[in-house]
Amino acid sequence: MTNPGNVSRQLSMSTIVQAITTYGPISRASVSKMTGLSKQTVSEIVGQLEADGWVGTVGQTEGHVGRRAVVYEVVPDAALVASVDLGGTKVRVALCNLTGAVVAETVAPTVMTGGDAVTDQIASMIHRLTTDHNIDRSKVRSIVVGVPGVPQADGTIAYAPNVPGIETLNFPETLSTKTGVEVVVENDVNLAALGEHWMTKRGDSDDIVYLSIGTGIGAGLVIGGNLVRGSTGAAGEVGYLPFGADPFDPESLRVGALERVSATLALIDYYRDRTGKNLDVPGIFEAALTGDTAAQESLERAAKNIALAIGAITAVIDPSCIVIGGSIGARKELRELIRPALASCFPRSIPIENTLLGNHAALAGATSIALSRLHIALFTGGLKGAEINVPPPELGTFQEGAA
Amino acid sequence: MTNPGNVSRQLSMSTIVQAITTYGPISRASVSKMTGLSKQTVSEIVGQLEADGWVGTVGQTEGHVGRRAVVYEVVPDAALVASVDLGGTKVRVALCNLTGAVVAETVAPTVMTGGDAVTDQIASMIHRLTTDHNIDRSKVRSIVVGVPGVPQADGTIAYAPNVPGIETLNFPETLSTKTGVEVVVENDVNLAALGEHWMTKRGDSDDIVYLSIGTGIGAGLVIGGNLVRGSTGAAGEVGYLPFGADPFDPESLRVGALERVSATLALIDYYRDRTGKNLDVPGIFEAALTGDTAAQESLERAAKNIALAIGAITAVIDPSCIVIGGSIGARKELRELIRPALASCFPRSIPIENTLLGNHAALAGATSIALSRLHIALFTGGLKGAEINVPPPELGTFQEGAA
DNA sequence: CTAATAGTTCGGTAACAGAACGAATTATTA
DNA sequence: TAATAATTCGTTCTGTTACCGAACTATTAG
Repeated sequence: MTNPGNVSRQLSMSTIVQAITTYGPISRASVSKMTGLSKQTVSEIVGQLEADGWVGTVGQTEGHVGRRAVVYEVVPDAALVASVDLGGTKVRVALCNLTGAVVAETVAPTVMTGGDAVTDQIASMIHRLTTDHNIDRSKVRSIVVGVPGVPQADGTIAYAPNVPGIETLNFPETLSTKTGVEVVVENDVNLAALGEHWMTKRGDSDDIVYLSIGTGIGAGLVIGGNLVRGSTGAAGEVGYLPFGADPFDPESLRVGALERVSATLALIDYYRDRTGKNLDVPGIFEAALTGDTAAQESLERAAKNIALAIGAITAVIDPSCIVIGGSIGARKELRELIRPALASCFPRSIPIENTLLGNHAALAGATSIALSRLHIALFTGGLKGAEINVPPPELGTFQEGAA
Repeated sequence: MTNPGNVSRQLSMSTIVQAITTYGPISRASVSKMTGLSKQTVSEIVGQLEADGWVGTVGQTEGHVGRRAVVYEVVPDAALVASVDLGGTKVRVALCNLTGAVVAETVAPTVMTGGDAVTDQIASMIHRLTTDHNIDRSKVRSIVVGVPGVPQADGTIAYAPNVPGIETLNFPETLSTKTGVEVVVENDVNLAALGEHWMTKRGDSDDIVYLSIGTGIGAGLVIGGNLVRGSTGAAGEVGYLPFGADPFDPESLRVGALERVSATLALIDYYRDRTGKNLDVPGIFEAALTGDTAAQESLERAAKNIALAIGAITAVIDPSCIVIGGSIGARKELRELIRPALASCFPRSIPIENTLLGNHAALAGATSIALSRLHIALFTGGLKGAEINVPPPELGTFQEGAA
């Protein structure tokens, strides 16, 4: 296989693959100039990559003085990865090629009959996608699954009440045996954070926080370009920030002081307490627009507490930008309430941005991890310092609405 | 010089230096087995290292079957680094050798006559140490300075009110020209965090937080073994956590809501408001011991708010352990008040530990950075993935009381 | 035809692995 | 006690891989 034995060769190959993925289509002469490797070495390695089917020629240069150069590009469909977003209500599966482009995508309601059934469902959705789109199944080399819980070292997934039966199952192993492909499991909010970071070069920042506000409130942290999971996988559990509700109230130990005043139930309960009426979250947003004071106050209280949360996060890790998503967080009205609240409780101004990927953020993050792992497996043999940075595809690829 | 041109050789050399520093004294045959490099290669590289004076023989093995092996060790004094802790009242300077051992140390009151004077002071303290201990000055290869402020990209140090005149000076460049050695500047609390992490293998954890409580309150974060500085260098500025005092009070924007109720002035002010009497912080601790309720309440209020801060930090980054230091934080009485408060406002139990290094923590952190940089410069040529992990010296080296 | 550029061929060098070998030492046996 | 076996260390030698640079061929614009 492609993977070379010699350390020196691994580094060279990694460098060349990086150059071609990032700057392709590109000629061997240009790669040589960019990387500092000799023309001879570049030709040799590109030849091998071509023979193995990873890169291919896509034409020649024209219009310049001198001999025409043959330009190479990564063969997009030389390998595929499956990105999965396993939610409490829906499962979303995408097959992506080496450039990160979505080749096929599908959604289905999550089956609720146990962990084994969920892995079955995912396996068959992947299988279905390959057959429906006439894709060679053996091209799928890696599966990354985002789950609403905390993956443990033993393969089980803790704190995942929304997907019954995955707390007692070795999830990656089970899915791996069913598909014959390596499986990696990661928290969905973490993946969303990674996805937003990967897809959108927000000022080239490597320190961003993705804040998801919906049924619950949670954050994904990207620091120095890497995901932060914490010592027990609980990094970003900002629902437990000790303010909002009284942190010393025992109920706050269970639910989380902040979560009690900022997530879905908090909005609904507050509105009912004030008016005696039951409205769902979209209903409250709508009522607030029509001048309903109770609805407005409900949103304002949430916004104020979310601003405090952002202040707390910023005081601790000082990110360059906060991206907000989730069913509540993605609402523009809420962001506009958060900004002034934040300015009056935190000294530094910090950009608050809307998610660009919407409910596809986790899928994008899964893809970025899957591609990184694939490149390591294929070209670097796990060599430290030879990691390949996969550039993101067109923004539209993962934007909401597709499928 | 030692630094080899070829990438392959750099990796091999890095591996071998790592093995000798970590497991020395060690024979070439053992290095070969451990690293997987051939005996031939190991002999060649060790020979070069010995010729250049970085490693030396320290005897032979005995008592085993077979030919005796010559064992090698890093020559501890082949190079030195200078670690500096620049505080508002004292400057502490230590010269450390390649094993991290303190070779010479000195302390002096910080000069208050401007930034240039401070760099002069540090330069002359280093010079003095070398002459007093008969050390060849050219052996000092790297200087790392901890400062009570935020180092900027342009070399100035922001937010450093306690050391006048270093906010407008290119600090590292100035000190570097005066000493002829490369200089790195880092925030002192960050260094303390790194120092505690390096010197004390706390359950092999790579995610720890050092919380300093004294004149102000600040944290240093080590995540995945690396320092987290934040996008503006303000990571760990937990004084601005939005609770304790009212975060929406404009005064909190200036001082920081948490800092207003947990640091030195907060203790003193609270006690004076309650009793009309002025006591300093040690006085308040003493009074609390003798049963003075106002003093006890002052400490309890601080402890409660510090517990909230720890809860907030844990909710965000989930460290495996919090190390507390600083003039107030190092008090055992305070820690014993914090623990129960934390248990009643945060669901997960998290170890709260006393600093093991006391006021030498920043110095230890400076040494760890300096040694890392030195190893990179000497042996790896900055090659990614070839970093050398320098094991810490004996714990006593940096413990309080020395000098 | 000339200058410029692309890509190949060839020769030389650095680095490494592995085998063979000599040296030094302990353990075992006659 | 002396010879021998077994074991380990370290060097030498040989072959392979990977790299670079120079020379060379091929192609193109002007």
